[in-house]
Amino acid sequence: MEAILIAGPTASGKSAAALELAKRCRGTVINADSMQVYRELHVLTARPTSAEMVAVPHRLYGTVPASEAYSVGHWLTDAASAIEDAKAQGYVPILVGGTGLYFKALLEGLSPIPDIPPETRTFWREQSERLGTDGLYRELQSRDPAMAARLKPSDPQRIVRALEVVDATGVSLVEWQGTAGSPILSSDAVLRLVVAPERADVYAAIDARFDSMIDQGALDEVKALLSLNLDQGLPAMRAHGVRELAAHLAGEVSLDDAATKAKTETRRYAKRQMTWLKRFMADWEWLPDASKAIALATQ
RNA sequence: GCCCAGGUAGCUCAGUUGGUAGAGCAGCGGACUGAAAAUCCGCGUGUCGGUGGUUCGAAUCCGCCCCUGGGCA
Repeated sequence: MEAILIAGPTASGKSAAALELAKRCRGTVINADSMQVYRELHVLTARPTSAEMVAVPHRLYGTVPASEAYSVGHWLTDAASAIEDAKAQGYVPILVGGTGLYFKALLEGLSPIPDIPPETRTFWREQSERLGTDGLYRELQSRDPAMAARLKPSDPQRIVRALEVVDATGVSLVEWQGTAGSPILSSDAVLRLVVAPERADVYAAIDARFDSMIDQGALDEVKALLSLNLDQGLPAMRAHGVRELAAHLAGEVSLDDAATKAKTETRRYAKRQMTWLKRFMADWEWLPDASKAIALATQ
């Protein structure tokens, strides 16, 4: 087996399972979560502890500064080399995380779209502010009607992406996406596991985990992050709990209200993850809890 | 005990001059190719506190009762 992939909603216990597995079968745990890559976010993203990172080799955790906008593309490149390294050293790559898109890219590849110059990206993000979503969509309709037809006029994020791509490459995103990318791993060569407890259990785990994050210093973490004065639009600034705890630190809401809001946001996210799992990971091995993953992978 | 203000969807509340009720949030379902912990789409029957009455027709008007705030005693 070339690798083990473990997906699942947040707070399902998949990280612990990965750690345990890595111990038993000489594995390297490789992060497949879009937020755990950020250095400044440790507590809020439930990243493995330093003790855990020492006990077993871990890759791609806390390696990117919050000031940077990481992406699937970056991750795919980083993951590919982490997998190579692990194999070269005789370790089994164990990829764990909650970002479905990352797993999809890993197994199906990403269309080979050139990097878009930062100025172009910034320009269209500013245009988005200036023109509003409707205006932006009209812009896309005139520059790339084919792509516009595929998008909802109300989806600013994808419209911006479509615009920056035609603008920078002169070619429609429709065409780019029509070219398949090359997978990093083949589905037949890996063990694919989905840890999917009952929804009520996931929700309860999310609530309990957020409370313990507060005990572990989540507020200080947010304080430190805020002191960097980063752009609010940066991905790291959107990690669950950041906005809510920042509002509390600013004296706008009570800690209780902030916590309730953060928990709600996280539960909504878990729900979206479950939709993704059902849609794209239907043929993976579904397990009701993390301990089953260990049994299955070590047999 | 008296006076006032309220009791409408899980929560916060709208409901014009009486025509059997609707928003936001939550929740549920869905989409998903370089910001994906993102971004976006769809779904609203609930003894309108209870009960009697007026009316062709009551969340809406009247009586009584119950509950919750606030005030006066």
